[in-house]
Amino acid sequence: MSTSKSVSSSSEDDNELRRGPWTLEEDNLLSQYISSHGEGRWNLLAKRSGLKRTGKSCRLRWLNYLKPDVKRGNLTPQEQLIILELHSKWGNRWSKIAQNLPGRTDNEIKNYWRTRIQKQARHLKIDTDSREFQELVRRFWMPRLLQKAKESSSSAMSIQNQATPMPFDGVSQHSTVGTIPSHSHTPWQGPCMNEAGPTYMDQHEQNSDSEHNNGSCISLSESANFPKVPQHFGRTTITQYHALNNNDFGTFTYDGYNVSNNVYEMDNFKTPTTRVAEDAQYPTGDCQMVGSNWVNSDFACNMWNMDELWQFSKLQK
DNA sequence: AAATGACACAACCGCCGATGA
DNA sequence: ATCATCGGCGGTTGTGTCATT
Repeated sequence: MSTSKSVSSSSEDDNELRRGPWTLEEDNLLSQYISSHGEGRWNLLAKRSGLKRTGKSCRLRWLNYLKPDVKRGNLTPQEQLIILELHSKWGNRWSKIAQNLPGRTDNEIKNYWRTRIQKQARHLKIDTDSREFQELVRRFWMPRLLQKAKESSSSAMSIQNQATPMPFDGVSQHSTVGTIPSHSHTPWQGPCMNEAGPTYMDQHEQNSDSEHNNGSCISLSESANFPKVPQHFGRTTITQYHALNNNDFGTFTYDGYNVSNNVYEMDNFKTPTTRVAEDAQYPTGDCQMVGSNWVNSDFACNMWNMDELWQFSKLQK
């Protein structure tokens, strides 16, 4: 990218399109135009708004950054779990995966995958397309994310009980631009929720379960009765996602064992295959994090104990 | 304090399918 | 049926920031 050059605005460049980082003035111009004219017709928007940007660039800026319901900040363990799950199912279908994470953009998810997941895989010299990697995700990373999700939900509960507002995802903040979306009245509602109803399922699955889906936003009290929608991932079946109402992350099944409310039974993850890894010391109870406070630290850096991960990956080979 | 490297993420690019003239 | 335009998607790159040396 030749940003430094292209961003310049000498007189000879005045009629040229701008590139590179957006300025505050451009953001304001775009936001104001969209607030009065609405989204869409991006090329026309680009011309009429006075922005020296392509329609594509305007669209991208709006969708990935300026749009009021764009969530900022680190992905929560729940969101990471969903990404891992859906990526295993759909591959690099970032926009499709993003549809199941309200407020998250395909770009963000893509970046997360490349900078965090692929990085870990590289360190382990594992191809992310390989079966080996899938196993690692399923047997190592997902259980940990589950654990963290549960921990975070219980910590959120204690914090909520103190009537102290706090973003669920620790360091993240909601967008400073615009308003917090209506579905954000709870920090994270789980993958099934958005204003149009459950979104974790793809459309086909929703339709197949339509008797449970009235098409409206599922209230938190209703969420406990959210229909079971099996999501198959290898031998892993997520039988039920529901909202974090009452800080209940929901019920997951790994190899047929429930991981429910306050009990996280790591033994349930042991299968004839993974029992071999007993000496690899699955974490019990507390998670083995490099950092002491994962909620407030950089999740990407502290998520995995690389030694442990390495050991695990060796055992899988 | 400066140099260097690693990282995260915003932004761009090229391709492709949908749509309308 | 053809062509042009637009919007969306996935891949890639540039840049700012922070940590380390």
